[in-house]
Parts: sequence; C-alpha cells; structure tokens
Amino acid sequence: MTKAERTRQFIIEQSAPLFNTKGVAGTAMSDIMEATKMAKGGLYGHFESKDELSHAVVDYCLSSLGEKITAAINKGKTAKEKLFAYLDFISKTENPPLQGGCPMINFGMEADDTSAAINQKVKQGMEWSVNKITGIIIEGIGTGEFYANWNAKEFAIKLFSMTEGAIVIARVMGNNSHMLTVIKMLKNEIEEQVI
Amino acid sequence: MTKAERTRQFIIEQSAPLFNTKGVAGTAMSDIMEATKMAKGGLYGHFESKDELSHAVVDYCLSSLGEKITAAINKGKTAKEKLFAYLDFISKTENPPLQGGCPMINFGMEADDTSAAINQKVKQGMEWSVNKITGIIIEGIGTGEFYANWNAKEFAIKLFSMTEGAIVIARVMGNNSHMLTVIKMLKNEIEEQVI
DNA sequence: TCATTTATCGACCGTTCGGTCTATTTTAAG
DNA sequence: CTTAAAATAGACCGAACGGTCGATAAATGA
Repeated sequence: MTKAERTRQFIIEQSAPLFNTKGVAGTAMSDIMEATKMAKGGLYGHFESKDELSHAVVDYCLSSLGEKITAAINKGKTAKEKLFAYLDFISKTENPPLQGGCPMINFGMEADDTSAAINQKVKQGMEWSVNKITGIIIEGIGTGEFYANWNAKEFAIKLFSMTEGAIVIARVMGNNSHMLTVIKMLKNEIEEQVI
Repeated sequence: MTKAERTRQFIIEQSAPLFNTKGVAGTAMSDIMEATKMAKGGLYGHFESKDELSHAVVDYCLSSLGEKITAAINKGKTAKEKLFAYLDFISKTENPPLQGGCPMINFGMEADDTSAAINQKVKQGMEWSVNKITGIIIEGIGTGEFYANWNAKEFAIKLFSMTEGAIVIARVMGNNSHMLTVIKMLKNEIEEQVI
C-alpha cells in the first residue's frame, strides 16, 4: 500500500462520519479539511472532486456495513441465531458501528433525486440485505430448522422494511423504544416458525 | 383573508413540493422565487427568514397529510375498512398527494441533526399517526369486530414501521413492488384478527 | 547524497447562498 | 379622486461554497 493509497483511505475514513451524519450536500470540503487536518490542495490531489470523494465514502460505508453484518450473522450457529444476531445488530441505534446511523437510509434518502450513482449503490446494498436474510431463512428450511412452507422472501421483506422503518422512527423520536418493540415482534414471528 | 395572508399561503403552497423534494437546505430562495414568480423582497416581506418559511411549510405539509389520511380513513365504515384505507393511501407512491413523498420521512431524516424545531413537528406527526392507527384497532375491538386480545399498540407500531420502511425502500429502489408485498402481508394480518 | 518524482500547502477564483434596504408600485380607505 | 399604507421589485452585501494552481516540502530510488 503506497503512501498515496494510505492517505486516500485515511481521507475516506475521516470523511465517512461527516457525510453519513450531515449528508453529502451538508458536508463542506472545509469540514473535511478540519477532520483530516489537511489543506484543500492535499485533498484534491487524491480526489478530483467532492463527488468522487462522496462516491468513495458511500462505497466504504456500505462495504463496511456489509462486513459487520456478515460478521454478526456468522456468530450465530443456527439459522434462528443468525436472524436474531442480525436483529440485535440493527437494534444498536446508540453507539452505532458507523456514526450517523444506517448509511443506506442516510445516503438513500438524499441521493434518490440528487445522485443516480449513489442511489444505485444503495439500491444494491438493499438488495444484498434482503437476499442475505432470505438466504438464512432458506438455509434454515433446508436444514429442517424452520417449517418448509415459510415464505422466505416475503418474511425477509417484512423484516427489512420493519427494521428500516424502525430506524427512521428511532432517529426522529430520539429513542429506540419502538425499535425494541419491533425487534421483539420479529423475534416472536421467527420463533413461531421454528419446528 | 387579507391579501397578505393569501400571498403568504400561496408562497407556502408553492414552496412545499420544493422543500419536500429537495430538502430544506437543498432548496434555495432563488428556487422559491422562480416557483412563485416573486422577487426576493416580496418573499421576505412575508417571512423574516428561510427558516421561518421552512417551518411554515413543514406545518402545512404535515397538517395537509393528516387531513388527507383522516379523509381516507373516514371513507371506511368498519375498523378493518379503515385500516385498509390507510394502507391503500400509503401505498400510492406514484402520484403521491404531495410531490416528493412522505413529508415525515423527508423532513424527519434531514432535521434530526439540523433543526430541533422541525424534528419536534415530525415527532408529533409520527405519534399522531401511531395513535390514529391504535385508535382504529381499539375501536374495532370495542365493537366486537376484532379479537379482544389483539395488542393494538404493538400492531400499530408494526404497521407504521413497516409502511415507513417500505416507503424508504420504494424510493431507493425506484419501484413499489416491495411496498405492495408489505401491504398484502399487513392486510392478511388484519384479516386474521377479524372475528 | 542527490535528483526526480510525489504529495502538500494555501492564496486565489468565480459562483451561489441567505439576507438587507430603498425606491417604486399596488392596494384600499376616506 | 386622493392619499396614506401595504406590498413588491431588484440591486446590493458579506460569507461560504467547490474548485484551481503555482510554490514548497517530503518521500523515494539510484
């Protein structure tokens, strides 16, 4: 890893919480100068525009999120444990793994009519998530852990939309009491499908 | 209604789709000048700042949304019909009643760390929505339409978080296929509680 | 060590932002 | 019709924005 590559990565990592909290448009290059202690010319030596930097940050946030979700899921042994692990990971609205909260929601809501490139990245992230959950359920059905007639795709959509909605609500309300209720209900529904 | 009041209302109504689509920070006073065909001085004669205008717009969007939801719900006669009417209203992601989509999500996501005043308004809007749904269910239980042991508050939270999540997903994905799946599942769950 | 490439700095640029203010026009009451 | 009040226009302001570029400093390979 050359010095340039290391510096580029450093800038991305320092910028990520800013973009994820204040949004792409809401984050000024001066904010990034402050966070990185670098001058403007130094930054533009690694990214030819704020747009390019924001795309790199979104990529970093989404892949980082994906890795953390995968790591959390893999701690579960059974399919049920994996689904529970996913839910427990999502419910951590305080001390989130990435400052600013779920990057799919943050970037997704801002980008849907400002940046087709970012919108596309988030879209893929959402599809990945739903497929990940669907895969766990199908796996559980395959091993005989869940009832075979459970509609995996539909429940995955239910789980994903409920948790994403709960994240939005928790952000607005300033507390995660509704999030905890949602998690509890989803865990109950999963439990009902365990043979 | 004086001319000043009419003009003020006109500005709010012309600004609402802009703020709701592009966000508060993303909408420039020049955009509003263009939409209203008014000069800057004319606008600032009715609002002392962009902030004040944005607050008025949020109030307008939220109360307008509340009225439309109430109107939709009131077309249903039974509690089940009312819940279905709410879901059908929400599922209209194309040709939404307000350009830009659900204002609670739009303003809520932007305001949570930029404007405490707007955040508070959206918070009240969300509480109103959950209470409205809860009320319909309790009403249905009272009339013997639903099973008495149905947990009204919990299902209201489930319904609200699922639909809000589905709205976010639909926006990012660019289609409402997941939204339709969510609506179908919720209607099934409601149907199961009908005696 | 030295030369050459690479990385960084920070002054500077044009544009756009929210907001102000005075002159002018429009409204509405007597 | 007259006139005082209300509403509007648009030039103007300072600040902040994203971005550029030549001078300077640091790293790197021979």
